[in-house]
Amino acid sequence: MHTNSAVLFNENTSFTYVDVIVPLYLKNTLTWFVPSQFHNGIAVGVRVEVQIGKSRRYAGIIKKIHQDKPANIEVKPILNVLDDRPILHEDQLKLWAWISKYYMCTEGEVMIAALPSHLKLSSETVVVFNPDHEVDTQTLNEKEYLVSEALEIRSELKISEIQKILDSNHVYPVIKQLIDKRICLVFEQMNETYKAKTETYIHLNSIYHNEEVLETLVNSWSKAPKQLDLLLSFLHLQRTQGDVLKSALLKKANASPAVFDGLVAKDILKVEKRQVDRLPNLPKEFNINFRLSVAQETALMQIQESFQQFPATLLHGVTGSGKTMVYIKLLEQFIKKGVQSLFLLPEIALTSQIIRKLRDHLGGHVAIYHSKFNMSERLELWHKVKSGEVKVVLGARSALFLPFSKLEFIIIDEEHDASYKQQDPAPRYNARDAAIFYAGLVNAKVLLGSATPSLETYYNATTHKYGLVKLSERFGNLELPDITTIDLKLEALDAGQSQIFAPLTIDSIRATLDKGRQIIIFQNRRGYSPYIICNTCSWIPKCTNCDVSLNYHKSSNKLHCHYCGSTYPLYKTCGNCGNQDLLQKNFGTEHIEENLETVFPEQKVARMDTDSIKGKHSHDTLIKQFEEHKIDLLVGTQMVVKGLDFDNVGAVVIPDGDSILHFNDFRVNERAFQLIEQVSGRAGRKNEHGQVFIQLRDTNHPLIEKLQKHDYDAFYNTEIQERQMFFYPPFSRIINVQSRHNDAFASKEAMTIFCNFIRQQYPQFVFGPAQPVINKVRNQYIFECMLKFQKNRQIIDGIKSAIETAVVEVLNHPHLKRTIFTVDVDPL
DNA sequence: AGCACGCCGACT
DNA sequence: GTCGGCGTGCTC
Repeated sequence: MHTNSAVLFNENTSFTYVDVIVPLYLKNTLTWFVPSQFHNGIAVGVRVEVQIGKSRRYAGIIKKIHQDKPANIEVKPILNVLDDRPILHEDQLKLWAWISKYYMCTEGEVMIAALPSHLKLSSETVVVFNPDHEVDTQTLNEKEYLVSEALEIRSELKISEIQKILDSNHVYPVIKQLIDKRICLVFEQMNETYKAKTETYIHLNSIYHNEEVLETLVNSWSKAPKQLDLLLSFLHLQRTQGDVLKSALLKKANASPAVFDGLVAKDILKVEKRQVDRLPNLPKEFNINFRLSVAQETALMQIQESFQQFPATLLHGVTGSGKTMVYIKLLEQFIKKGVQSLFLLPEIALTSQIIRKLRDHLGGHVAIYHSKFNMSERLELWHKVKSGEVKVVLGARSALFLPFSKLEFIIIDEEHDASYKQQDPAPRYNARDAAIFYAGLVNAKVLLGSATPSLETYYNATTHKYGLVKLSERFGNLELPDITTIDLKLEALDAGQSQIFAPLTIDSIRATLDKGRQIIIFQNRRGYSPYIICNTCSWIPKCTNCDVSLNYHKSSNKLHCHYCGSTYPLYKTCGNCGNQDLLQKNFGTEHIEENLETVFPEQKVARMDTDSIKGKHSHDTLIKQFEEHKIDLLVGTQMVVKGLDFDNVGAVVIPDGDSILHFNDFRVNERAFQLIEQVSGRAGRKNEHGQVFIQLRDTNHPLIEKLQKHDYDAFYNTEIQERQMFFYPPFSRIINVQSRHNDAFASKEAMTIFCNFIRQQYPQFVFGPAQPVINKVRNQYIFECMLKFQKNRQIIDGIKSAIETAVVEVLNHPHLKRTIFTVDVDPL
């Protein structure tokens, strides 16, 4: 009787199970049981080693600890506990869960994006040569022979290496044969990839610490003069600097490692390996050596008041208003309070100027985190953030996932920037929106900053969901730049020298250069991306399905829609006024650079776009050269806009304004206004106020007037009205659904079935497919539809579950089984 | 993402 | 009749 009840007790209550997130695409979290020896070691947020499938092992994160045995499956045990304390906080896991739900991906996919890869261990199958077995080459086929040959030489191979040897992904059958023939063995190896960085320090053997003994040694030195030289340089270094680094010594003495090894072999010098930080350890001091202007001071106070009232506050500050200075003051306050802050930037690799400013003023309190960092550096920062040592993290979107212990302040600079949204691999999350959610979770304050806020943020601010603080005055009372249009319908392009600039533009450039000022030429296209415009009435041919401008393709001599792929014959006459004066616009940054070099041969011209910026530092170098006025004319794409403040730019030239005003994007005006306003802001800083020259034909475009007045509110108001006219319910959500399939017809059919299914359930909210898109990407045809609806949590949840059902519905058709759906949620 | 299983065509 | 190519589905 006792035995029975003991068994029952054990089976019912003493088994502990853990739900573990593994870095895989899994719809449901899987459960493992915890053997008794690990009971004390587990906690939510601790990594455990688990087996998944036949042999593969992963480091997963414990999400939940419970006693519920999963029904109908045999539960495997966890193999190991990898951490003695959680590597992240439960709030982080809540953020992961929210992201996976809101952006419709799995938590495993969030984990892949969130953890530095050194924390995401997985096993790799390693094939080892069996030395006890004679290879009988007779019994092997060609592939088996190749592998066994390689094994005999290398004795150990990874699966990926075998794939390379055989030039095929199908290597398992071969390995299986080799195992059967007892030529090799396999095992799973967990790869711990992080290695602490060490530096080698050198000490003198302690017996020579006695001066006399040392003197005797040096004086009685007979052979090996190089070793003596090295020893003497060592003694000198030690006396002047204290601890001596091996690398420093060898460099200073210009000696080879062999000479050094000789001294070590004689036991004169001793080697010590010391662990060091990869991250620079700057002194933790402030250097607030500036004073805020009255306007900035007021803004700062308003922000602090707003923080009492709102979870998030928008700082709408014109370019050059010195938002960064306000940020620094706020960060200083939070650092002094002893809490952590996060400073998000769209593409941090491109914004070394802000990094420099923060480092200058806040010193070692600031750490930087972005994708160009290597994984070891990221892991070290991870731990420093968790321990609370680092107070401010300046980072790109992935910095949001760092394990902050007491985060109270998040700055999202340039909040309108599209690169906050991760596009390609899931999770397709917007770091701005996720950060606002996360701030709510941990009770942190959010400051959104922009000169050209996104419409949805501005809407939230004007409807008092967020606080709103304006900084509408440039620092030092500078005026905003004058925007001058140069009407290309009146000003013929300079036919002799330049196909790109009108003589008037060239004169303006020359005048600016003569004043010793630099110039930025902004063209939003690399290479060649032409479109067509009527020289008389500035009509631009657009796709009837998609309402985006058509691109001329020389190869087919037709007009192509880059959205839906449909083609149109080349127009001979204008579809609006009937004139035959249609112009092909045809230049990108390269062309402009070349052209400027001929027009201004004495000036230094440089180009900044993704083609000309290759390495990690070439961008920095270019900016430095420009700052030091080694470059007079800088031609660039959007890249020149991002986070750059130059003091000596007299003018900005936009040679092809029409291409911006008629963007290939359905949110045409929003992007156009933002771009032109942002790029205009680069003109005129410390010096007299700047000039902007826009060459264009469509001079009556309604945005121009608003841009000239820098009137964001006017732009915003008309944009809202327009959206209502086009049935975009203002401030709703869009869900973008892509179907892809190797077969264009199947992809299209899948999308049609999908859309019909959604329409049945949500006829009132869904206006789709709004943009029938067919793209051919890597042999896969993609169709897209956009679901737009009023923002409302219940509706969003309902639509998402309808989407899931619709996807299942589509995949039930045998010929559509191989359709891949991707879903993407965004504010509109 | 791996890895197994199972269906179908090519070949002893 | 078997081998192996590849598509399909599951992983606690």
